[in-house]
Amino acid sequence: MLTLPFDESVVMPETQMCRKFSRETEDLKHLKKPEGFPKQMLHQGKSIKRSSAEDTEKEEVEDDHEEDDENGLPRRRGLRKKKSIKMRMDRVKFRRQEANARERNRMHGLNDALDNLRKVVPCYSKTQKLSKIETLRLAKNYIWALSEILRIGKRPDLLTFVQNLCKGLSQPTTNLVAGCLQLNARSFLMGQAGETAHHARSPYSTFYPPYHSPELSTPPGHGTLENSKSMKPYNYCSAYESFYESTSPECSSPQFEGPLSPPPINYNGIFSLKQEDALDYGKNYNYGMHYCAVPPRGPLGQSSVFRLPTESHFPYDLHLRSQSLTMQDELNAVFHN
DNA sequence: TAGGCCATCTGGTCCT
DNA sequence: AGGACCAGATGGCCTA
Repeated sequence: MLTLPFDESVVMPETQMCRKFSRETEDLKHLKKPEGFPKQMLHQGKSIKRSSAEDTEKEEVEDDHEEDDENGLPRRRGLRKKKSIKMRMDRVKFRRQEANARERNRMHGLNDALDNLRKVVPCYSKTQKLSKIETLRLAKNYIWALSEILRIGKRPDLLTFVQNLCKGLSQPTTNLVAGCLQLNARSFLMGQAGETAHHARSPYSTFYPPYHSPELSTPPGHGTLENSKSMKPYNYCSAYESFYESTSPECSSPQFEGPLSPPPINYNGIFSLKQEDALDYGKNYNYGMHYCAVPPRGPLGQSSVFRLPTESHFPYDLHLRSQSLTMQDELNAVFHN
């Protein structure tokens, strides 16, 4: 979750840089040239190396009265030097502030890119963002899973696909992904028993990047996340290996060696190609979902490759509110038995 | 309260 | 010289 910018006045009370501005271009605009820098140093309580400017200052101050003019009177070099020293230090501070602003800007750019990445991985929620690391892991899994599909030229089932996506992800993220991809409990349980009821559905909706189209969102429905205690663990890797005939990048990595204790998966049982907002697990496990049909729109990322056929926008169960409630009842029955 | 996540500051390094 | 990039440090916020 990206936190909102907070008031920077605590850090730099007298500068124009303020975290109220969401982008550093604003900060940079408000940076003033050294003329009137605040006395307060930027380094808040940190032990820092003394700058070269400070070194120079000491040397030059010691040097103030070494030379006299032709009349034997001390020159007024001291004042001039002190002034130039002050200007130099102001300059240093200014450049530090500029560098800070650039760094913030850079990090914001990085975060923007990460946000864009969040939107194209198969799990997206405005209210509950994936963490940075989880976003990268999911993206990596997603790319790898898609690559495997291309390489093998074979349709994996939805269950396997979701399992692959969730490799190495934390349990909350796994829950989120599973919820977004609507791997419902029944399919999950059947999958464990070796059945493939989910094959009756086309799995390919999950292969399409879940483009987000707020303006086309259909009315939200409801879903419920069950407590993870009610779910059984599932061995991702064994299922993965059996399908892909190759080693999972996660399973083969040292990080995943050793006894696997895959996270129990919660499923909300409601399908969504894209979940806009509403995954608010922390509050009350009831959330609305926006189903986003995604017609071709805009040049970015809307290539025909990923365009869903009009008649197959929702190859899986698409449950609107009333339907989801029914589905939810079924799921509750499954979970609570 | 501990731990996770995050934004920001900072100094160092490399490159242009 | 100045900017980009990086990693460490720090403190705030949130949640279990």
